[in-house]
Amino acid sequence: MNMMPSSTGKETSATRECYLRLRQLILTGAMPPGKKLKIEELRRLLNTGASPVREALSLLTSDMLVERIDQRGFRAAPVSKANFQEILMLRCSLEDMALRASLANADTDWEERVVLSHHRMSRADRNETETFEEAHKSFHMALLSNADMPMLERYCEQLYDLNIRYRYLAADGPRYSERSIATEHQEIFDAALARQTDIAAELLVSHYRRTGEYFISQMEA
Amino acid sequence: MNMMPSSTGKETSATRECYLRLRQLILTGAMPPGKKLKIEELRRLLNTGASPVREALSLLTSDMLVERIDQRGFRAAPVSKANFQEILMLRCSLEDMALRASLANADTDWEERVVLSHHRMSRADRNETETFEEAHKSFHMALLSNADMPMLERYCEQLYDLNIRYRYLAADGPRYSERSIATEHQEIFDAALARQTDIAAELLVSHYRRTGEYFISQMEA
DNA sequence: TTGTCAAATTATATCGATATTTTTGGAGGC
DNA sequence: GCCTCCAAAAATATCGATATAATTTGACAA
Repeated sequence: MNMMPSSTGKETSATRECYLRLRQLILTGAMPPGKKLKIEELRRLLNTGASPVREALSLLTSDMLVERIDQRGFRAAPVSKANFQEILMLRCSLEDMALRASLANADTDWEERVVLSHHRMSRADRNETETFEEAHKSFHMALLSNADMPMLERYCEQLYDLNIRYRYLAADGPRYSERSIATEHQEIFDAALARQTDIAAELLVSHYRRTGEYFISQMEA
Repeated sequence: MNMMPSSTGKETSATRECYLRLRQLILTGAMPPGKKLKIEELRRLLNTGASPVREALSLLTSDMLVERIDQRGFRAAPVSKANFQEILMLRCSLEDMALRASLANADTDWEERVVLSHHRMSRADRNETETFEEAHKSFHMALLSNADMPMLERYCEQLYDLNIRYRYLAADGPRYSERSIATEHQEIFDAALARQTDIAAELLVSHYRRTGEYFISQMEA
């Protein structure tokens, strides 16, 4: 019962706006790990007041993208090999769990969401990084979207974002193997639609592990 | 694991103060599920300005204790049987994981933390609810404290709190079976100190499940 | 040179006031 | 009676300014 995206543009709160923009800045590495996030600076950059900035930063701490140090402001969360490994590990466990639950509830709506997002991902231009990553995320989240466990899905999304951040940060290193990522996605997709729970879960987890191992080896260099 | 109550009193920011007090109010049920949390009201109650209240509420949304509805304020997170079951399920999975990791790293420091917290819990007066719950939480967290996975530990703590909230909410119902909770803790404790990973994990999880089942049956009535 | 301390500077946390938005409570039409 | 719509009231979101705490700077002594 809400209007269509009218020309006005001002439909969302300043806080939300800030939140989304800041988040993007951190995820993509425009705000590098450890960087001090000064209110005044961000206020200018985002063209808004101090309150929305402050609140957005508070929200980002929950996403573990920002660290708050009492009385001494905010900074972009640091990165480390250990942190990456923890993310990878948690992601594997939680997505495995979520995928299984999602498949257990599989229905037509879910199936169509998955088909659609998979199609969009395969159509997306690999070089339009942000657009592609958006589609990629949508596909993975669609797979889990039927688990009927809001908290679990939220954790998975959080972890997905944290992981993608590492991907952006490493992006200037040697182009990460084009490998057969498209193939891997296709296989997961097929197994999921065929309701082959164990196979799908196994493929998904090893998809993550393989990408992860690669990054870890990169980080050692 | 925070500072001792030094004599000065004014050692922490207003925001943090608010955060802790509000959190307690919600956990203990003083702010019942779904209750609208009006800034002005809280401002008076906590005797502070609107900004700290607002920021504290933002932080609490990350803990899933508060829901934020854009442009229409905050409310205490609702409760439901499904939500409780999800918490229980996640708790079992994640604490199992954390306990195993913690035991794998077991060392003297950790062992002493566990011994100490177990002792304090057994000494704590069962009728001083808040004090006891504090000690109880410390014991459980001490068990996991050596996993060397900050994010996992954070999730576990969050889930612990969400769970305890249900306990407070049900507290006016029939006193929940004194059962052999002390015994169960003792068994977990013994297994953990003996580094019997599988046994400890199994005991821990079934400890949670048993308490959980009880509540779920309560909720049906 | 090096270390220390205190003013000067910068940045954060917080307050009080205002602009917007949502909710409420009727008054009038169907 | 019941819905619709508008004005009044209430609450939220946001701004601008200030108090307070952290950091830097530089003068001075060891």
